[in-house]
Amino acid sequence: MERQSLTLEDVAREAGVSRATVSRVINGVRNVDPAIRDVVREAIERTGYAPNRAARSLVTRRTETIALVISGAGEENDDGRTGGRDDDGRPGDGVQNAFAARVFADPFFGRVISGVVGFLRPRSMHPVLMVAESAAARKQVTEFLRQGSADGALVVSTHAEDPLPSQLVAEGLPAVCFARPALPVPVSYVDLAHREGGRLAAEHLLARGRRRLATVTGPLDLPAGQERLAGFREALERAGTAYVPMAEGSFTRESGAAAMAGLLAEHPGLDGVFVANDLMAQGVCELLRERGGQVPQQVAVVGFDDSSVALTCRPPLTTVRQPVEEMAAAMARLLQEHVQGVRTEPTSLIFEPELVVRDST
Amino acid sequence: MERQSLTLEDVAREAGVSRATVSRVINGVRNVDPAIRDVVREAIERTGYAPNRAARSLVTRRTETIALVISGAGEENDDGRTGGRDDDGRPGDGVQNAFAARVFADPFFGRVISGVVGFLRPRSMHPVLMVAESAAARKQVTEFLRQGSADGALVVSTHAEDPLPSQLVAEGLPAVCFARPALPVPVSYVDLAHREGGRLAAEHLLARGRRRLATVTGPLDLPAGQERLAGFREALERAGTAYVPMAEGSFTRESGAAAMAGLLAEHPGLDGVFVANDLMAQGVCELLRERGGQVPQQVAVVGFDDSSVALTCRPPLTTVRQPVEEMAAAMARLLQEHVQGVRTEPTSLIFEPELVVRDST
DNA sequence: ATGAAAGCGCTAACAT
DNA sequence: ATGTTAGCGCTTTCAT
Repeated sequence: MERQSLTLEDVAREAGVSRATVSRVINGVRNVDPAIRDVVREAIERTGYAPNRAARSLVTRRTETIALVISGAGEENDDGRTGGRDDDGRPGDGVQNAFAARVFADPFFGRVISGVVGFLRPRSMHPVLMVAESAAARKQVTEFLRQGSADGALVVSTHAEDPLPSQLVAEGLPAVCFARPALPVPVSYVDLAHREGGRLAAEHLLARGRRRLATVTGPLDLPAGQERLAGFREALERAGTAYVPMAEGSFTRESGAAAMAGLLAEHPGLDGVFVANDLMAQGVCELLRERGGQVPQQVAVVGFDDSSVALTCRPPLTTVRQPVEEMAAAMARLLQEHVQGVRTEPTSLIFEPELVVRDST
Repeated sequence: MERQSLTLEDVAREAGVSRATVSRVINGVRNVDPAIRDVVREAIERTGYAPNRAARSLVTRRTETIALVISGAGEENDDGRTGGRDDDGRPGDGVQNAFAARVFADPFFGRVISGVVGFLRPRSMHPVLMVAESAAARKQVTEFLRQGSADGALVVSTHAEDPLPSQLVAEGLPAVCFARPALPVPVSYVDLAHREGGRLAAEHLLARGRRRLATVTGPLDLPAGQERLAGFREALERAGTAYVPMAEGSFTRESGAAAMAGLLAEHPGLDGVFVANDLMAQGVCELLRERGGQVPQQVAVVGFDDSSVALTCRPPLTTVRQPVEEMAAAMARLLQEHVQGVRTEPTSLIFEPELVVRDST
């Protein structure tokens, strides 16, 4: 119970040196006599000293903290249900957040977090998790950064119209996005060569001898949705196929099943589908099985992402892998470089997709 | 680009008052003349002032930040794969974290985050996400708190032997756990009446006319695993059934399928199973379908949690609902009370489970 | 009700 | 190479 009463002063006295010397040892500044350094280290060890972050931040103007923002577009609606049973009978607080719940149901975000943590943790840094789906929530994000609570923001948008990136840029706050913003903004981002991914899917289906192809696209207001489709189409076009039936989905399992149902209604003879993410591909597979169809014998299915559901899915999905963890780590690194001033210009880092062949083709 | 150059002093000058008065206005301290208050508010608005968090924390000794720790037991192994392709050719950093990836594949954590954020956000607070599966990572957590980087920790353990709760208590750091620690520790926690949940499952299966029952349990070193089983057994015992076939799983889909395979080998005539979480129940359902079994016609399946997979599962799962979001919010509230000193004694908050009937029974 | 002034614990000139 | 010292921007007595 020796809570935070210890200061540099205490350690300095213990080691018989000045505050400045102890500070130098802690921050690994050279120009410290090795002997003295060891004495100081031992004093730190003995006293169990831990430097006060607030005091340090106050002078360095750095927090060594970054915000990881899961950002949506629009509606002011927080959808906070009232919490039910509280032990002490008080009414519950905004106990829940529909947006957050929805978002974290997608395995994609787990991978983002995993990648970000993978980069940050070896540097003794940790992300502050923020959910920003309303104007008020976005305000909280900019406020948070303006207060110097974090050095910068990692932004993962779920909608095309997300105004957060441009707001951050306008305030001069360091930010890096996962995926190129739909609206042009002078901001750094990491992204995938989505078009190339679509091409890989098309070529694989063709190589498997499938000729009656269709595609379930992602939201077409998102660059990722557009590009995956464009790459798929281009490759087919080059192979002589001018027209490809398509149906738009919203990256959810249900939307995938619905889109597929629509495609089948008009094109019952399909023998191959490219689905723009694994979650929708799962819905497609389930729909096909429910209707007695065989995957891949009757219809071959190619997903996108190589998320955890690609393995969960029956059959396991052939899919276009997006190296989300690496991309997320790179995003964190880019932000750190911006914060440190090593990098100043908005930079794009594009990763290459990779075809992973499993049992659905 | 007017980065954080603004201080209280500037606003005070602008409003023609002293720093102290502006501070009072910002912190809502009474004893401020309404007229002056408005003048100050306007000055703040006009200048776009944002108080510096570090400076405030330094004097208040509060950060208004809490850590949300996903904690595992043991191994020192971080399993960090080297990141591949970095644009500038540098080798990648610890880009990935197998533990984090595994953990976030479970929809449970998304619900925890959703609940925590639901409580924190209306208070303009945000959780720092920490992953602690190794001794080094646990050290980072205590260090983080000892530095005053956060006021306390919310701990979600994934293993029985997790030493983190007792370490935090030993350091006198405020902490609240999700679920009672397997090792007795004087710490506050929220939990579910797991035994009651097991009872609900048993009674439901009996009410459905099932008599040849079995159960796939969770890890039996976890209180949750033990209690769910105990409740299930007790209810059957009270109904006259002395023996219940069981197989232990580890809360993953695969382990559920494997456990079920074992049970079927020895008891081919089973007509009902209680599975200790939804993820395993999904595995059970898949196994049954692959073997041509009908759910629920042939075997009725009851899951636990009511996580998102309960709906994803074919058929949708009858399950025992655990109000994770509410529990997580309550956990955050408990921590805040401890931090503020309103609550001092270790407190337990037990939530009641609820049966959700869907198509698997 | 308001202002003056004393720190919170640290880093970074600057001086030695 | 080490010590001295001046703040970082805020809250909070203590006067008034």
